[in-house]
Amino acid sequence: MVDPMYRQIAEDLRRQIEAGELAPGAQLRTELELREKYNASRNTVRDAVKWLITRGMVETRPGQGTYVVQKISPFVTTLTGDAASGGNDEGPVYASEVKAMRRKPEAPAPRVEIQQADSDTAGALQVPEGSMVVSRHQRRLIDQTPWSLQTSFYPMKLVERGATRLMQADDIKEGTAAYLARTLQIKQAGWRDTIIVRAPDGDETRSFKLPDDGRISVVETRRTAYDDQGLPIRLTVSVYPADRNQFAVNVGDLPSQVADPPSADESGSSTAEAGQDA
Amino acid sequence: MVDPMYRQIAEDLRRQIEAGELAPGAQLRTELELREKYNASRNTVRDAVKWLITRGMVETRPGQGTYVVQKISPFVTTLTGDAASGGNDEGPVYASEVKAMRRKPEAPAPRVEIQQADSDTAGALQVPEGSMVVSRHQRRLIDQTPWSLQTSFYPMKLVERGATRLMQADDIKEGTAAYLARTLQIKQAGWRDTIIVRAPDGDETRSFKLPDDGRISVVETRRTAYDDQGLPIRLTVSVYPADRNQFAVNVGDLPSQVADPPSADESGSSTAEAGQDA
DNA sequence: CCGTATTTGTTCGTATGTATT
DNA sequence: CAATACATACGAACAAATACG
Repeated sequence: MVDPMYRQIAEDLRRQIEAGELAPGAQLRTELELREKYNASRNTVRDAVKWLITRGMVETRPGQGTYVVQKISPFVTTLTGDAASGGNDEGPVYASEVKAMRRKPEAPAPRVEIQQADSDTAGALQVPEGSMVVSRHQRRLIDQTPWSLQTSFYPMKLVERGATRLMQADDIKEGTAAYLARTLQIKQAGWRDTIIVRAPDGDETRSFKLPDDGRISVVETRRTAYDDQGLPIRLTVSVYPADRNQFAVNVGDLPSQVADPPSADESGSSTAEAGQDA
Repeated sequence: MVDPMYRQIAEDLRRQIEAGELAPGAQLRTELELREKYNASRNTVRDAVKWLITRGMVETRPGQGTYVVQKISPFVTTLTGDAASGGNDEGPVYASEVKAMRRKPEAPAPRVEIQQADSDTAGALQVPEGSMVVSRHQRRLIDQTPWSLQTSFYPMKLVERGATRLMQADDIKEGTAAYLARTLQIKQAGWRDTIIVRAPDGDETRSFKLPDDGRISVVETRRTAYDDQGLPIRLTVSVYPADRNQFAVNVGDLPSQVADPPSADESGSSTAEAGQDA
Protein backbone atom coordinates (compact mmCIF):
# COMPACT_ATOMS: atom_id res chain seq x y z
CA MET A 1 0.00 0.00 0.00
CA VAL A 2 2.51 2.62 1.11
CA ASP A 3 5.68 3.33 -0.73
CA PRO A 4 8.64 1.25 0.31
CA MET A 5 10.90 2.91 2.81
CA TYR A 6 13.77 3.49 0.43
CA ARG A 7 11.41 5.42 -1.83
CA GLN A 8 10.15 7.56 1.04
CA ILE A 9 13.70 8.42 2.00
CA ALA A 10 14.54 9.17 -1.62
CA GLU A 11 11.47 11.37 -2.05
CA ASP A 12 12.34 13.30 1.09
CA LEU A 13 15.85 13.95 -0.18
CA ARG A 14 14.48 14.81 -3.60
CA ARG A 15 12.17 17.36 -2.08
CA GLN A 16 15.05 18.96 -0.22
CA ILE A 17 17.05 19.16 -3.42
CA GLU A 18 14.24 20.59 -5.51
CA ALA A 19 13.37 23.08 -2.79
CA GLY A 20 16.94 24.27 -2.83
CA GLU A 21 17.59 23.24 0.76
CA LEU A 22 20.35 21.15 -0.71
CA ALA A 23 22.08 23.32 -3.29
CA PRO A 24 23.90 21.89 -6.32
CA GLY A 25 27.34 20.79 -5.21
CA ALA A 26 26.31 20.43 -1.57
CA GLN A 27 27.19 17.27 0.28
CA LEU A 28 24.45 15.05 1.58
CA ARG A 29 24.67 13.56 5.02
CA THR A 30 26.73 10.38 5.12
CA GLU A 31 25.10 7.00 4.91
CA LEU A 32 25.58 6.48 8.63
CA GLU A 33 23.94 9.80 9.48
CA LEU A 34 21.03 9.14 7.13
CA ARG A 35 20.72 5.73 8.68
CA GLU A 36 20.17 7.30 12.08
CA LYS A 37 17.94 10.07 10.81
CA TYR A 38 15.52 7.77 9.00
CA ASN A 39 15.96 4.90 11.39
CA ALA A 40 16.75 2.48 8.58
CA SER A 41 19.59 0.16 7.76
CA ARG A 42 22.55 1.32 5.74
CA ASN A 43 21.51 -0.82 2.77
CA THR A 44 18.08 0.78 2.69
CA VAL A 45 19.64 4.23 2.76
CA ARG A 46 21.92 3.14 -0.07
CA ASP A 47 18.89 1.99 -2.09
CA ALA A 48 17.42 5.47 -1.68
CA VAL A 49 20.64 7.11 -2.82
CA LYS A 50 20.81 4.71 -5.76
CA TRP A 51 17.34 5.82 -6.78
CA LEU A 52 18.47 9.43 -6.81
CA ILE A 53 21.59 8.53 -8.75
CA THR A 54 19.52 6.84 -11.46
CA ARG A 55 17.58 10.08 -11.81
CA GLY A 56 20.80 12.02 -12.11
CA MET A 57 20.11 14.12 -9.02
CA VAL A 58 23.11 13.16 -6.93
CA GLU A 59 26.47 11.50 -7.38
CA THR A 60 28.62 9.56 -4.97
CA ARG A 61 32.37 9.92 -4.62
CA PRO A 62 34.05 7.00 -2.89
CA GLY A 63 35.86 8.09 0.21
CA GLN A 64 34.22 11.50 0.15
CA GLY A 65 30.46 11.44 0.24
CA THR A 66 27.30 11.99 -1.77
CA TYR A 67 26.77 15.28 -3.56
CA VAL A 68 23.98 17.09 -5.38
CA VAL A 69 24.93 17.20 -9.05
CA GLN A 70 26.06 20.37 -10.78
CA LYS A 71 24.33 20.96 -14.09
CA ILE A 72 26.57 21.19 -17.10
CA SER A 73 26.18 24.24 -19.32
CA PRO A 74 24.60 22.87 -22.49
CA PHE A 75 25.92 23.34 -25.98
CA VAL A 76 23.45 23.86 -28.83
CA THR A 77 23.91 22.28 -32.24
CA THR A 78 21.82 23.61 -35.09
CA LEU A 79 20.82 20.82 -37.43
CA THR A 80 19.46 23.02 -40.16
CA GLY A 81 21.94 25.13 -42.09
CA ASP A 82 21.34 27.04 -45.26
CA ALA A 83 21.51 24.36 -47.92
CA ALA A 84 20.95 26.78 -50.79
CA SER A 85 23.60 29.37 -50.08
CA GLY A 86 27.30 28.71 -50.31
CA GLY A 87 28.58 26.98 -47.24
CA ASN A 88 26.83 23.69 -46.81
CA ASP A 89 29.78 22.48 -44.91
CA GLU A 90 29.57 23.11 -41.23
CA GLY A 91 33.09 22.27 -40.14
CA PRO A 92 34.54 25.77 -40.29
CA VAL A 93 31.33 27.41 -39.12
CA TYR A 94 31.32 25.17 -36.11
CA ALA A 95 34.82 26.22 -35.12
CA SER A 96 34.19 29.95 -35.45
CA GLU A 97 30.87 29.92 -33.66
CA VAL A 98 32.22 28.03 -30.74
CA LYS A 99 35.12 30.42 -30.49
CA ALA A 100 32.74 33.38 -30.58
CA MET A 101 31.15 32.04 -27.42
CA ARG A 102 34.50 32.04 -25.65
CA ARG A 103 34.58 28.30 -25.57
CA LYS A 104 37.64 26.55 -26.88
CA PRO A 105 36.90 24.03 -29.61
CA GLU A 106 39.37 21.31 -30.45
CA ALA A 107 39.27 18.65 -33.11
CA PRO A 108 42.21 16.28 -33.16
CA ALA A 109 43.23 14.92 -36.57
CA PRO A 110 40.68 12.45 -37.88
CA ARG A 111 41.33 8.73 -38.00
CA VAL A 112 40.90 7.66 -41.62
CA GLU A 113 40.14 4.09 -42.60
CA ILE A 114 39.08 2.15 -45.64
CA GLN A 115 36.46 -0.39 -44.78
CA GLN A 116 33.64 -2.47 -46.13
CA ALA A 117 30.23 -0.89 -45.88
CA ASP A 118 27.89 -2.59 -43.46
CA SER A 119 24.26 -2.84 -44.41
CA ASP A 120 23.22 0.46 -42.80
CA THR A 121 26.03 2.41 -44.40
CA ALA A 122 25.58 0.72 -47.77
CA GLY A 123 21.88 1.44 -47.70
CA ALA A 124 22.36 5.11 -46.94
CA LEU A 125 25.07 5.60 -49.55
CA GLN A 126 23.26 3.42 -52.10
CA VAL A 127 26.31 1.25 -52.72
CA PRO A 128 26.47 -2.56 -52.60
CA GLU A 129 26.87 -3.99 -49.13
CA GLY A 130 30.51 -4.87 -48.56
CA SER A 131 31.86 -2.36 -51.08
CA MET A 132 34.68 -0.10 -49.95
CA VAL A 133 34.05 3.21 -48.25
CA VAL A 134 36.31 5.82 -46.68
CA SER A 135 35.54 6.49 -43.04
CA ARG A 136 36.77 9.60 -41.30
CA HIS A 137 36.38 9.45 -37.55
CA GLN A 138 36.79 12.50 -35.37
CA ARG A 139 36.45 13.48 -31.73
CA ARG A 140 35.32 17.00 -30.95
CA LEU A 141 36.13 18.73 -27.72
CA ILE A 142 34.92 21.96 -26.19
CA ASP A 143 36.83 23.38 -23.27
CA GLN A 144 38.81 20.14 -23.09
CA THR A 145 35.61 18.18 -22.62
CA PRO A 146 34.68 15.52 -25.21
CA TRP A 147 31.53 16.81 -26.86
CA SER A 148 30.85 14.53 -29.78
CA LEU A 149 32.12 11.54 -31.72
CA GLN A 150 31.71 11.73 -35.45
CA THR A 151 32.28 9.32 -38.29
CA SER A 152 31.70 10.23 -41.92
CA PHE A 153 31.52 7.62 -44.66
CA TYR A 154 32.24 8.44 -48.30
CA PRO A 155 31.87 6.10 -51.27
CA MET A 156 35.28 4.97 -52.55
CA LYS A 157 34.16 6.14 -55.95
CA LEU A 158 34.72 9.77 -54.90
CA VAL A 159 38.38 9.04 -54.22
CA GLU A 160 38.76 7.24 -57.54
CA ARG A 161 37.35 10.28 -59.27
CA GLY A 162 40.03 12.46 -57.75
CA ALA A 163 39.05 13.44 -54.22
CA THR A 164 42.22 11.92 -52.82
CA ARG A 165 42.41 14.19 -49.81
CA LEU A 166 39.52 12.30 -48.30
CA MET A 167 42.05 9.61 -47.49
CA GLN A 168 44.53 11.88 -45.75
CA ALA A 169 44.40 11.84 -41.99
CA ASP A 170 44.30 15.57 -41.48
CA ASP A 171 41.72 18.28 -41.25
CA ILE A 172 40.27 19.54 -44.48
CA LYS A 173 40.13 23.17 -43.42
CA GLU A 174 37.76 24.35 -46.11
CA GLY A 175 35.43 21.51 -45.20
CA THR A 176 34.80 18.35 -47.17
CA ALA A 177 31.70 19.66 -48.91
CA ALA A 178 33.60 22.67 -50.26
CA TYR A 179 36.51 20.40 -51.17
CA LEU A 180 34.24 18.06 -53.13
CA ALA A 181 32.63 21.02 -54.86
CA ARG A 182 36.00 22.46 -55.88
CA THR A 183 37.58 19.18 -56.91
CA LEU A 184 34.77 17.18 -58.43
CA GLN A 185 32.11 19.84 -59.00
CA ILE A 186 29.84 17.89 -56.69
CA LYS A 187 27.31 20.24 -55.17
CA GLN A 188 25.69 19.28 -51.92
CA ALA A 189 22.01 20.01 -52.41
CA GLY A 190 20.57 18.89 -49.10
CA TRP A 191 20.55 16.30 -46.39
CA ARG A 192 18.36 14.28 -44.14
CA ASP A 193 19.08 13.79 -40.46
CA THR A 194 17.55 11.10 -38.36
CA ILE A 195 17.83 11.49 -34.62
CA ILE A 196 17.58 8.74 -32.07
CA VAL A 197 18.25 8.54 -28.35
CA ARG A 198 19.86 5.40 -27.02
CA ALA A 199 22.09 4.06 -24.25
CA PRO A 200 25.82 4.64 -24.77
CA ASP A 201 28.08 1.74 -25.68
CA GLY A 202 31.34 1.03 -23.92
CA ASP A 203 33.42 3.20 -26.24
CA GLU A 204 31.14 6.16 -25.82
CA THR A 205 31.01 5.76 -22.06
CA ARG A 206 34.80 5.94 -21.98
CA SER A 207 35.19 8.79 -24.46
CA PHE A 208 32.61 11.00 -22.82
CA LYS A 209 33.61 9.94 -19.31
CA LEU A 210 30.00 9.05 -18.63
CA PRO A 211 29.09 7.28 -15.40
CA ASP A 212 29.35 3.62 -16.27
CA ASP A 213 25.88 2.81 -15.03
CA GLY A 214 24.47 3.95 -18.35
CA ARG A 215 21.88 6.34 -16.93
CA ILE A 216 22.93 9.15 -19.27
CA SER A 217 21.91 8.40 -22.82
CA VAL A 218 23.43 9.63 -26.05
CA VAL A 219 21.84 11.30 -29.04
CA GLU A 220 22.83 9.82 -32.37
CA THR A 221 22.25 11.78 -35.55
CA ARG A 222 22.68 10.15 -38.94
CA ARG A 223 23.07 12.67 -41.72
CA THR A 224 22.85 11.55 -45.31
CA ALA A 225 23.89 14.32 -47.70
CA TYR A 226 22.84 14.37 -51.36
CA ASP A 227 24.16 16.16 -54.43
CA ASP A 228 21.97 17.99 -56.92
CA GLN A 229 21.40 14.74 -58.80
CA GLY A 230 19.83 13.24 -55.71
CA LEU A 231 22.74 10.89 -55.18
CA PRO A 232 24.13 10.36 -51.69
CA ILE A 233 27.55 11.90 -51.11
CA ARG A 234 28.20 10.96 -47.54
CA LEU A 235 26.79 9.53 -44.37
CA THR A 236 27.82 11.21 -41.13
CA VAL A 237 27.05 9.58 -37.83
CA SER A 238 27.43 11.85 -34.82
CA VAL A 239 27.04 10.84 -31.21
CA TYR A 240 26.46 13.40 -28.46
CA PRO A 241 26.09 12.79 -24.72
CA ALA A 242 22.58 13.95 -23.80
CA ASP A 243 23.63 15.70 -20.61
CA ARG A 244 25.57 18.49 -22.29
CA ASN A 245 23.91 18.95 -25.67
CA GLN A 246 20.81 20.53 -27.13
CA PHE A 247 19.71 20.76 -30.73
CA ALA A 248 17.92 23.34 -32.78
CA VAL A 249 15.98 23.15 -36.02
CA ASN A 250 15.06 26.28 -37.97
CA VAL A 251 12.37 26.19 -40.64
CA GLY A 252 11.21 29.02 -42.86
CA ASP A 253 11.76 32.68 -42.16
CA LEU A 254 12.77 33.59 -38.66
CA PRO A 255 13.45 36.94 -37.08
CA SER A 256 17.18 37.46 -36.88
CA GLN A 257 17.16 38.18 -33.17
CA VAL A 258 16.12 34.62 -32.42
CA ALA A 259 19.27 33.50 -30.73
CA ASP A 260 19.58 31.15 -27.81
CA PRO A 261 16.59 29.20 -26.65
CA PRO A 262 15.90 29.47 -22.94
CA SER A 263 18.29 26.98 -21.48
CA ALA A 264 17.34 24.30 -19.02
CA ASP A 265 19.50 25.67 -16.26
CA GLU A 266 20.53 29.04 -14.96
CA SER A 267 23.94 29.21 -16.56
CA GLY A 268 24.60 30.48 -20.05
CA SER A 269 24.52 28.41 -23.19
CA SER A 270 26.16 28.68 -26.57
CA THR A 271 25.18 28.05 -30.13
CA ALA A 272 26.94 26.73 -33.16
CA GLU A 273 26.21 25.14 -36.47
CA ALA A 274 26.59 21.39 -36.50
CA GLY A 275 30.01 20.06 -37.27
CA GLN A 276 28.53 17.32 -39.31
CA ASP A 277 31.44 16.27 -41.43
CA ALA A 278 34.71 14.68 -40.56
CA MET B 1 42.02 -4.61 -10.43
CA VAL B 2 39.38 -6.96 -11.73
CA ASP B 3 35.78 -5.98 -12.16
CA PRO B 4 33.49 -6.72 -9.24
CA MET B 5 31.65 -9.99 -9.52
CA TYR B 6 28.23 -8.46 -10.22
CA ARG B 7 29.72 -6.68 -13.21
CA GLN B 8 31.30 -9.86 -14.53
CA ILE B 9 27.98 -11.63 -14.28
CA ALA B 10 26.23 -8.71 -15.95
CA GLU B 11 28.77 -8.61 -18.76
CA ASP B 12 28.38 -12.32 -19.36
CA LEU B 13 24.62 -11.97 -19.61
CA ARG B 14 25.01 -8.90 -21.77
CA ARG B 15 27.24 -10.84 -24.15
CA GLN B 16 24.67 -13.59 -24.41
CA ILE B 17 21.94 -11.09 -25.19
CA GLU B 18 23.96 -9.20 -27.77
CA ALA B 19 25.11 -12.44 -29.37
CA GLY B 20 21.51 -13.45 -29.72
CA GLU B 21 21.88 -16.48 -27.47
CA LEU B 22 19.16 -14.86 -25.43
CA ALA B 23 16.58 -13.58 -27.89
CA PRO B 24 14.31 -10.62 -27.18
CA GLY B 25 11.42 -11.82 -25.06
CA ALA B 26 13.32 -14.83 -23.78
CA GLN B 27 13.32 -15.52 -20.08
CA LEU B 28 16.58 -15.45 -18.18
CA ARG B 29 17.35 -18.09 -15.64
CA THR B 30 15.87 -17.33 -12.25
CA GLU B 31 17.89 -15.63 -9.59
CA LEU B 32 18.34 -18.91 -7.78
CA GLU B 33 19.63 -20.65 -10.89
CA LEU B 34 21.98 -17.79 -11.71
CA ARG B 35 23.17 -17.92 -8.12
CA GLU B 36 24.25 -21.51 -8.60
CA LYS B 37 25.69 -21.00 -12.06
CA TYR B 38 27.95 -18.12 -11.06
CA ASN B 39 28.51 -19.32 -7.54
CA ALA B 40 27.45 -16.01 -6.07
CA SER B 41 24.85 -14.91 -3.57
CA ARG B 42 21.37 -13.97 -4.63
CA ASN B 43 22.02 -10.30 -3.83
CA THR B 44 25.05 -10.25 -6.10
CA VAL B 45 23.04 -11.79 -8.91
CA ARG B 46 20.37 -9.16 -8.31
CA ASP B 47 23.00 -6.42 -8.55
CA ALA B 48 23.97 -7.81 -11.95
CA VAL B 49 20.36 -7.88 -13.12
CA LYS B 50 19.88 -4.35 -11.82
CA TRP B 51 22.81 -3.23 -13.94
CA LEU B 52 21.17 -4.72 -17.02
CA ILE B 53 17.83 -3.12 -16.14
CA THR B 54 19.45 0.31 -15.92
CA ARG B 55 20.72 -0.22 -19.43
CA GLY B 56 17.27 -1.21 -20.61
CA MET B 57 18.38 -4.67 -21.70
CA VAL B 58 16.13 -6.75 -19.46
CA GLU B 59 13.04 -6.29 -17.36
CA THR B 60 11.81 -8.13 -14.30
CA ARG B 61 8.24 -9.23 -13.71
CA PRO B 62 7.43 -10.14 -10.13
CA GLY B 63 6.21 -13.68 -9.85
CA GLN B 64 7.32 -14.52 -13.37
CA GLY B 65 10.97 -13.95 -14.03
CA THR B 66 13.47 -11.78 -15.84
CA TYR B 67 13.09 -11.23 -19.55
CA VAL B 68 15.12 -9.77 -22.41
CA VAL B 69 13.32 -6.62 -23.52
CA GLN B 70 11.36 -6.44 -26.73
CA LYS B 71 12.25 -3.42 -28.80
CA ILE B 72 9.35 -1.13 -29.53
CA SER B 73 8.79 -0.28 -33.15
CA PRO B 74 9.83 3.36 -33.34
CA PHE B 75 7.72 6.15 -34.71
CA VAL B 76 9.44 8.87 -36.73
CA THR B 77 8.50 12.52 -36.38
CA THR B 78 9.72 14.90 -39.06
CA LEU B 79 10.60 18.25 -37.53
CA THR B 80 11.00 20.08 -40.80
CA GLY B 81 7.86 20.66 -42.84
CA ASP B 82 7.46 22.89 -45.82
CA ALA B 83 7.11 26.33 -44.31
CA ALA B 84 6.61 28.06 -47.66
CA SER B 85 3.87 25.96 -49.21
CA GLY B 86 0.32 25.80 -47.92
CA GLY B 87 0.11 23.48 -44.96
CA ASN B 88 2.28 24.81 -42.23
CA ASP B 89 0.06 23.15 -39.81
CA GLU B 90 0.96 19.59 -39.08
CA GLY B 91 -2.07 18.44 -37.15
CA PRO B 92 -4.02 17.03 -40.09
CA VAL B 93 -0.93 15.77 -41.87
CA TYR B 94 0.06 13.92 -38.77
CA ALA B 95 -3.24 12.09 -38.61
CA SER B 96 -3.28 11.05 -42.23
CA GLU B 97 0.33 9.91 -42.32
CA VAL B 98 -0.07 7.78 -39.27
CA LYS B 99 -3.15 6.20 -40.72
CA ALA B 100 -1.35 5.49 -43.99
CA MET B 101 1.10 3.37 -42.02
CA ARG B 102 -1.73 1.28 -40.66
CA ARG B 103 -1.24 2.62 -37.21
CA LYS B 104 -4.22 4.02 -35.41
CA PRO B 105 -3.74 7.59 -34.22
CA GLU B 106 -5.91 9.03 -31.52
CA ALA B 107 -6.00 12.49 -30.05
CA PRO B 108 -8.52 13.07 -27.28
CA ALA B 109 -9.99 16.53 -27.03
CA PRO B 110 -7.47 19.06 -25.78
CA ARG B 111 -7.59 20.50 -22.31
CA VAL B 112 -7.78 24.27 -22.70
CA GLU B 113 -6.74 26.64 -19.96
CA ILE B 114 -6.07 30.30 -19.47
CA GLN B 115 -2.99 30.87 -17.41
CA GLN B 116 -0.26 33.31 -16.61
CA ALA B 117 2.87 32.97 -18.72
CA ASP B 118 5.90 31.73 -16.82
CA SER B 119 9.25 33.21 -17.69
CA ASP B 120 10.11 30.64 -20.37
CA THR B 121 6.77 30.94 -22.11
CA ALA B 122 6.73 34.71 -21.84
CA GLY B 123 10.21 34.91 -23.27
CA ALA B 124 9.36 32.73 -26.24
CA LEU B 125 6.12 34.57 -27.03
CA GLN B 126 7.65 37.97 -26.30
CA VAL B 127 4.91 38.94 -23.90
CA PRO B 128 5.35 40.26 -20.35
CA GLU B 129 5.87 37.60 -17.71
CA GLY B 130 2.61 36.91 -15.94
CA SER B 131 0.40 38.03 -18.83
CA MET B 132 -2.40 35.74 -19.89
CA VAL B 133 -1.93 33.01 -22.45
CA VAL B 134 -4.16 30.26 -23.78
CA SER B 135 -2.75 26.78 -23.28
CA ARG B 136 -4.03 23.81 -25.23
CA HIS B 137 -2.83 20.51 -23.86
CA GLN B 138 -3.21 17.28 -25.78
CA ARG B 139 -2.23 13.66 -25.46
CA ARG B 140 -1.47 11.73 -28.63
CA LEU B 141 -1.83 8.00 -28.91
CA ILE B 142 -0.80 5.55 -31.58
CA ASP B 143 -2.22 2.06 -31.46
CA GLN B 144 -3.61 2.87 -28.00
CA THR B 145 -0.11 3.65 -26.74
CA PRO B 146 0.59 7.16 -25.42
CA TRP B 147 3.07 8.63 -27.83
CA SER B 148 3.44 12.27 -26.95
CA LEU B 149 2.23 14.99 -24.64
CA GLN B 150 1.79 18.38 -26.20
CA THR B 151 1.00 21.83 -24.90
CA SER B 152 0.66 24.86 -27.13
CA PHE B 153 0.63 28.39 -25.75
CA TYR B 154 -0.95 31.29 -27.62
CA PRO B 155 -0.88 34.96 -26.60
CA MET B 156 -4.29 36.07 -25.29
CA LYS B 157 -4.11 38.89 -27.80
CA LEU B 158 -4.96 36.47 -30.61
CA VAL B 159 -8.25 35.61 -28.92
CA GLU B 160 -9.05 39.27 -28.35
CA ARG B 161 -8.49 39.88 -32.04
CA GLY B 162 -11.08 37.27 -32.91
CA ALA B 163 -9.54 33.81 -32.77
CA THR B 164 -12.08 32.66 -30.24
CA ARG B 165 -11.96 29.02 -31.21
CA LEU B 166 -8.56 28.77 -29.57
CA MET B 167 -10.44 28.71 -26.29
CA GLN B 168 -12.81 25.90 -27.21
CA ALA B 169 -11.86 22.50 -25.90
CA ASP B 170 -12.23 20.60 -29.13
CA ASP B 171 -10.07 19.74 -32.07
CA ILE B 172 -9.55 22.39 -34.68
CA LYS B 173 -9.70 20.08 -37.64
CA GLU B 174 -8.17 22.42 -40.16
CA GLY B 175 -5.29 23.00 -37.77
CA THR B 176 -4.65 26.08 -35.70
CA ALA B 177 -2.22 27.61 -38.18
CA ALA B 178 -4.79 27.42 -40.99
CA TYR B 179 -7.44 28.73 -38.61
CA LEU B 180 -5.33 31.72 -37.65
CA ALA B 181 -4.58 32.41 -41.31
CA ARG B 182 -8.25 32.30 -42.24
CA THR B 183 -9.52 34.27 -39.28
CA LEU B 184 -6.85 36.83 -38.59
CA GLN B 185 -4.77 36.70 -41.78
CA ILE B 186 -1.80 35.67 -39.70
CA LYS B 187 0.62 33.73 -41.85
CA GLN B 188 3.00 31.35 -40.18
CA ALA B 189 6.36 32.04 -41.82
CA GLY B 190 8.62 29.67 -39.95
CA TRP B 191 9.57 28.19 -36.64
CA ARG B 192 12.45 27.22 -34.47
CA ASP B 193 12.62 23.96 -32.59
CA THR B 194 14.93 23.32 -29.71
CA ILE B 195 15.43 19.73 -28.68
CA ILE B 196 16.60 18.51 -25.32
CA VAL B 197 16.79 15.10 -23.69
CA ARG B 198 15.98 14.87 -20.00
CA ALA B 199 14.61 12.58 -17.32
CA PRO B 200 10.81 12.25 -17.23
CA ASP B 201 8.86 13.89 -14.43
CA GLY B 202 6.18 12.10 -12.45
CA ASP B 203 3.36 13.06 -14.80
CA GLU B 204 5.22 11.85 -17.84
CA THR B 205 6.22 8.62 -16.17
CA ARG B 206 2.55 7.94 -15.50
CA SER B 207 1.22 9.02 -18.88
CA PHE B 208 3.74 7.04 -20.89
CA LYS B 209 3.68 4.14 -18.47
CA LEU B 210 7.44 4.36 -18.18
CA PRO B 211 9.26 2.25 -15.62
CA ASP B 212 9.35 4.42 -12.55
CA ASP B 213 13.07 4.08 -12.09
CA GLY B 214 13.56 6.86 -14.59
CA ARG B 215 16.03 5.05 -16.83
CA ILE B 216 14.12 5.92 -20.00
CA SER B 217 14.46 9.58 -20.81
CA VAL B 218 12.12 11.84 -22.75
CA VAL B 219 12.76 14.14 -25.66
CA GLU B 220 11.33 17.62 -25.30
CA THR B 221 10.92 19.83 -28.33
CA ARG B 222 10.00 23.47 -27.95
CA ARG B 223 8.66 24.98 -31.15
CA THR B 224 8.29 28.71 -31.44
CA ALA B 225 6.38 29.67 -34.58
CA TYR B 226 6.60 33.14 -36.11
CA ASP B 227 4.42 35.07 -38.53
CA ASP B 228 5.75 36.94 -41.56
CA GLN B 229 6.38 39.99 -39.37
CA GLY B 230 8.77 37.97 -37.26
CA LEU B 231 6.40 37.98 -34.31
CA PRO B 232 5.86 34.80 -32.30
CA ILE B 233 2.46 33.19 -32.77
CA ARG B 234 2.71 30.22 -30.53
CA LEU B 235 4.97 28.06 -28.41
CA THR B 236 4.43 24.33 -28.58
CA VAL B 237 6.12 22.07 -26.09
CA SER B 238 6.05 18.38 -27.02
CA VAL B 239 7.36 15.55 -24.90
CA TYR B 240 8.14 12.13 -26.38
CA PRO B 241 9.39 9.03 -24.59
CA ALA B 242 12.81 8.25 -26.07
CA ASP B 243 12.22 4.52 -26.33
CA ARG B 244 9.57 4.69 -29.05
CA ASN B 245 10.38 7.82 -31.03
CA GLN B 246 12.83 8.98 -33.65
CA PHE B 247 13.09 12.33 -35.35
CA ALA B 248 14.01 13.45 -38.82
CA VAL B 249 15.22 16.75 -40.20
CA ASN B 250 15.24 17.46 -43.93
CA VAL B 251 17.28 20.31 -45.37
CA GLY B 252 17.52 21.41 -48.97
CA ASP B 253 16.63 19.29 -51.98
CA LEU B 254 16.27 15.60 -51.36
CA PRO B 255 15.47 12.75 -53.71
CA SER B 256 11.83 11.83 -53.28
CA GLN B 257 12.55 8.19 -52.67
CA VAL B 258 14.25 9.03 -49.38
CA ALA B 259 11.70 7.53 -47.10
CA ASP B 260 12.31 5.74 -43.86
CA PRO B 261 15.72 5.85 -42.33
CA PRO B 262 17.15 2.45 -41.46
CA SER B 263 15.56 1.76 -38.15
CA ALA B 264 17.37 0.61 -35.06
CA ASP B 265 15.63 -2.72 -34.89
CA GLU B 266 14.38 -5.30 -37.31
CA SER B 267 10.73 -4.40 -37.23
CA GLY B 268 9.14 -1.78 -39.42
CA SER B 269 8.94 1.89 -38.67
CA SER B 270 6.59 4.62 -39.72
CA THR B 271 6.86 8.26 -40.60
CA ALA B 272 4.73 11.30 -40.09
CA GLU B 273 4.98 15.01 -39.96
CA ALA B 274 5.15 16.43 -36.50
CA GLY B 275 1.89 17.14 -34.82
CA GLN B 276 3.25 20.27 -33.32
CA ASP B 277 0.09 22.14 -32.51
CA ALA B 278 -2.60 21.42 -30.05
C1' DC C 1 55.67 9.20 3.01
C1' DC C 2 52.95 6.80 6.31
C1' DG C 3 49.23 5.59 9.12
C1' DT C 4 44.58 6.45 10.59
C1' DA C 5 39.92 7.89 10.28
C1' DT C 6 36.09 8.55 7.28
C1' DT C 7 33.13 7.32 3.54
C1' DT C 8 31.43 4.75 -0.08
C1' DG C 9 31.69 -0.01 -2.64
C1' DT C 10 31.03 -4.98 -2.69
C1' DT C 11 29.50 -9.31 -0.98
C1' DC C 12 27.49 -12.36 1.92
C1' DG C 13 23.50 -14.21 4.89
C1' DT C 14 18.68 -14.10 6.39
C1' DA C 15 13.84 -12.99 6.87
C1' DT C 16 9.59 -11.39 5.23
C1' DG C 17 6.36 -9.23 1.80
C1' DT C 18 3.96 -9.21 -2.70
C1' DA C 19 2.65 -10.62 -7.33
C1' DT C 20 1.72 -14.37 -10.50
C1' DT C 21 0.56 -18.87 -11.82
C1' DC D 1 -4.44 -22.51 -1.31
C1' DA D 2 0.22 -23.55 -2.55
C1' DA D 3 4.38 -22.94 -5.19
C1' DT D 4 7.35 -19.87 -7.55
C1' DA D 5 9.83 -15.65 -8.35
C1' DC D 6 10.92 -11.12 -7.57
C1' DA D 7 10.91 -6.97 -3.91
C1' DT D 8 12.15 -5.03 0.32
C1' DA D 9 14.69 -4.76 4.53
C1' DC D 10 17.84 -5.93 8.08
C1' DG D 11 22.63 -7.00 9.79
C1' DA D 12 27.58 -7.84 9.13
C1' DA D 13 32.20 -7.85 7.25
C1' DC D 14 35.85 -6.41 4.47
C1' DA D 15 37.70 -3.65 0.43
C1' DA D 16 38.87 0.61 -1.82
C1' DA D 17 39.21 5.55 -2.23
C1' DT D 18 40.05 9.78 -0.07
C1' DA D 19 41.49 13.26 3.35
C1' DC D 20 44.40 14.67 6.88
C1' DG D 21 47.74 14.95 10.47
